[in-house]
Amino acid sequence: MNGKPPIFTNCADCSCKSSIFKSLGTDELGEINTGRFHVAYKAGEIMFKQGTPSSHFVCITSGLSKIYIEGYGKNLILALVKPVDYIFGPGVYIDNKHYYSASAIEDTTACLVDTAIFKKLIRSNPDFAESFIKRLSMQTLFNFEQVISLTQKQMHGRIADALFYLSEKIYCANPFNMTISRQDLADLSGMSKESAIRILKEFKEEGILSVDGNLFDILNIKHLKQISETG
Amino acid sequence: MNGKPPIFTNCADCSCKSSIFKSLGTDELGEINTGRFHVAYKAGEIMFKQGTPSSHFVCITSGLSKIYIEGYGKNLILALVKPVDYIFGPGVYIDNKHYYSASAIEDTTACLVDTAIFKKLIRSNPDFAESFIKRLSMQTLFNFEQVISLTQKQMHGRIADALFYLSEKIYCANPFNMTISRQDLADLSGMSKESAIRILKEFKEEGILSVDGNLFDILNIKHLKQISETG
DNA sequence: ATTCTTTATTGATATAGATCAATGATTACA
DNA sequence: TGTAATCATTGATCTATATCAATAAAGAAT
Repeated sequence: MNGKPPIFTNCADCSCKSSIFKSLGTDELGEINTGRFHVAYKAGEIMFKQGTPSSHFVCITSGLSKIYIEGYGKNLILALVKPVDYIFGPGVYIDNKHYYSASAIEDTTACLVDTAIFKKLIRSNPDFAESFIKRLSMQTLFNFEQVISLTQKQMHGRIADALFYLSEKIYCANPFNMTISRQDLADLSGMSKESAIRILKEFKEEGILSVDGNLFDILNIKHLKQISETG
Repeated sequence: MNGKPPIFTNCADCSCKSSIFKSLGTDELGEINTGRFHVAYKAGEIMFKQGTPSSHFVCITSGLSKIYIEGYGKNLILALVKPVDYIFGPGVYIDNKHYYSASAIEDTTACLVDTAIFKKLIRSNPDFAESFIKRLSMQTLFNFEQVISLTQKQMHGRIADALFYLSEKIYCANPFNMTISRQDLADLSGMSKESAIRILKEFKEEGILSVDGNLFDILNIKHLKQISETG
């Protein structure tokens, strides 16, 4: 958040592009660049809504956003998306609709690219196609972990999983600056906000976690891992 | 179950191959055929175990099988697989491991094909690759529906969803012959076997469902749809 | 600063659903 | 053809978790 991210005029020169683009040559990156535009979202703003047409691939270049399914009365956060990761929903290859919504948690910038270009490159470049399939597979594995956590673990285990997700996968730090709300934490763990808060409180009381303002510190990683394992 | 399924010696001539093979030419089907073998599983037999190396694509040619994650103390059935559908797990493109187990519910026959051939064809045939990606996308959408059903609906809604899944997607009939156990129904709906049985009983009492031996009949589809909707 | 609005926290209560335990009904099987 | 083994059913009890309600804290706005 200190200093603006560098905005390059060409994907080929971009130092912060998603690793999936590694398999693309200069010409292909040029194609991507042609149909690309850069957008800035303020924290809280919706990037796209579930049910609306899905015409663009979204690459997050700064900030933090969430993708979430608007279910029966409450939301389920499928993932948080940070630089330099992209959002490319399953509807693109089915009916060009969004099957989840996305919104900015922190101020976020993103590059949008027409999905048609993306699909064309998948057809013409087998390496790119394979990278894409690998990425889809990774997401599926992540979904599996999440559904097992949500359906077979109790609240303590689910909050433990969410804290590790935040620390290891999103903020990539241990004392980390928590930028998502308690409601988001709850939506990530499939429980009510109040329950999430209570679990955090217990973790604090047991010395597993310290919370100082927005600074979260997992003090006893081993114990928290165990809570994650034992449900 | 009456009469054996026709077993052809060549994929090109096979009348019961998965629709994904439509985009393959005779030569390509020949390649598939070369590395293919046909296996029969008895009801209850495990086809492959979560955690073991995943070397083959599995196409179900007769019978019914389930794919399920062995979680913390209980199983979650991700899907039932019937002819002519295939099993190709997300581990194939990641680390060649199975991330779920599969077992035969009814006596089941299947064609196995080395995943290397499959991956090669995905690289060489863009239509095939696209069909494959579409199929992955469909599975992802199905996962989304399932996770929302499991995490945001109460038991009645989840059993309703499972009954519609069985009737509409698996047995493709309304009075249908139930070949999965109550435990499987429970594992499909993320609840205990006892709870699943109790919900069935309530549905019977309310005239929504009739159960005569193994014959299930959804008597009031509209009402059951409503139960599915209202959680 | 002061008010307004959102977000976080805590407590009390209600309940969906699991678990345990017992029994009945099928199916395998020797 | 009876005995074991599995599967289905029902009831009683317990608990994890949601919901409701009230308050506190933290930002945002004027």
